[in-house]
Amino acid sequence: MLTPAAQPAIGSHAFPPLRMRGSVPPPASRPTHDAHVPLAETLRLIGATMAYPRNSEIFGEGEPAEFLYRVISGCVRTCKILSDGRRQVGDFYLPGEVFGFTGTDEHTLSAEAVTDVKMVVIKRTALNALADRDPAIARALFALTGRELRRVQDRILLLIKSAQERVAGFLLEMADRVGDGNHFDLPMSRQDIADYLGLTIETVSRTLSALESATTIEVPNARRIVLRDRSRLRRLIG
Amino acid sequence: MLTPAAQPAIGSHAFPPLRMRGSVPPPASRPTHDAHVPLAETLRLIGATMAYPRNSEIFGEGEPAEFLYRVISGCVRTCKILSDGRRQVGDFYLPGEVFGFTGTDEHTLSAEAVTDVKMVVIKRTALNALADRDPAIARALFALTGRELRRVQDRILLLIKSAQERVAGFLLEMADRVGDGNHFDLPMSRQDIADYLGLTIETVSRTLSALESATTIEVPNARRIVLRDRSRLRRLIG
DNA sequence: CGACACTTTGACGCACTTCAAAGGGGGTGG
DNA sequence: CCACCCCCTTTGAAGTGCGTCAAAGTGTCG
Repeated sequence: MLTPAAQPAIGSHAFPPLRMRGSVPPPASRPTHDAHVPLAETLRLIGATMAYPRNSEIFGEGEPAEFLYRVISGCVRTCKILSDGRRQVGDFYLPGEVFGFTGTDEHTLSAEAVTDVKMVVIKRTALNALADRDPAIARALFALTGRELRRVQDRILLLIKSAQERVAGFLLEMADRVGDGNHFDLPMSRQDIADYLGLTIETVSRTLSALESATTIEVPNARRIVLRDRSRLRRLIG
Repeated sequence: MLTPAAQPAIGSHAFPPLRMRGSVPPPASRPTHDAHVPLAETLRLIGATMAYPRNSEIFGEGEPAEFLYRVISGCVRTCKILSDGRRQVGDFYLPGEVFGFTGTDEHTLSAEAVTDVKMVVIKRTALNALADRDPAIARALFALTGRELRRVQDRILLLIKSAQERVAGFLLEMADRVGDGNHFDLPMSRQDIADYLGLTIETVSRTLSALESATTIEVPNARRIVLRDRSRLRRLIG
């Protein structure tokens, strides 16, 4: 277990009230071993396991992209922050998912731990070297980048979707990714969801309440979601 | 020169009033040669030059992704259409740019000619074969996919941007891509721009008018844009 | 010159944001 | 173990930016 590091926010940003995050402690190195890694078995073999406390920064926008990360436990968000404090969450990464892809050798988004997180970390140079010798690795990397591309392209559709469509789509997506049947716990806060969907926290909350009133979902507590009518939800996503 | 093919819209879709497009004539095969292709000289050597008339479909969503395309002249848009007729333009592609990348072996967007278009078309299988033998080709392909990924990730920021920020950003982007100094002609219609930015055609038009009133730009005619104050525009993009 | 498609402009309405305050829920200290 | 506190979430009320509906203006091609 990890202790959440509640430290003062970085001084160089002027965030609006609700937006302060934890600072950026150097991640605790933990070269241990892990089990049951499906495809990227390679990662496990040549990568190191690291732990990041909740709200710590994993990498920053503009930093050199040295590593690829595979989430073992917890949840990571990537995001961009505009000069006036507006934040856009790029994506969430859950156990089994790989992130750190970027078009160039610099990160175009920052990454932060939404919860305490354990990950396998691997040097991109090492992976690229492997990829040059093994076309299977190269293809796997290419495929992962492709998946990333598809996901972002689908998210562009949010631009023409209503708040209800965005939230309904988000719930169905999370159900697929973390869902155990028709109920699951959201690892991220309402603010994270809002910044992911391009809405305000109030609109997300109100939309969830409306879905609950319509008996489409249940929200027994802030983090828990129960899907009562998946097909109705599916009809809502446009 | 090509004659725009004005044919009845495909029957299987029920588009709202403004949305009818041309049909899908088989592209006129034209295995000619072309000049001055910078990096992907390879494309020119093993690819065929093809011409597509304005508003023709180049490929459809869900079709197998057989080819990669390099624009020689004209403009292409990729897009998705929701069941209720809403349209999201994924991106525009201008001379020199390559498109047709997809995470899987199926296109996740359709592609249409915004204007009459000439392109070099190359089979992905051929390119993949080359990439297996030549790591430089493989790297180039990977880099292009990466650029695509970055572009889409940047576009996600539109979710938290105002109409003015979206339009200002669009103008600056187009100036970089097709601009000859501070003036350029937009190859696409207001509807295309609106669907690209997630706005309505009226909002795009009104925003351009407002920018013109503020002497930030000039719009001598519907397609022509003159940037009078680039730095003010840059301050508007958030 | 007239028809047509696209663009611009105006008036109005609504979905979402903003501002404000009340409600949990979990952790800490007494 | 309870009480308090803090943070997050929910709910309410009012404001507004953008969408919708409608009509006039503009350019193009026959």
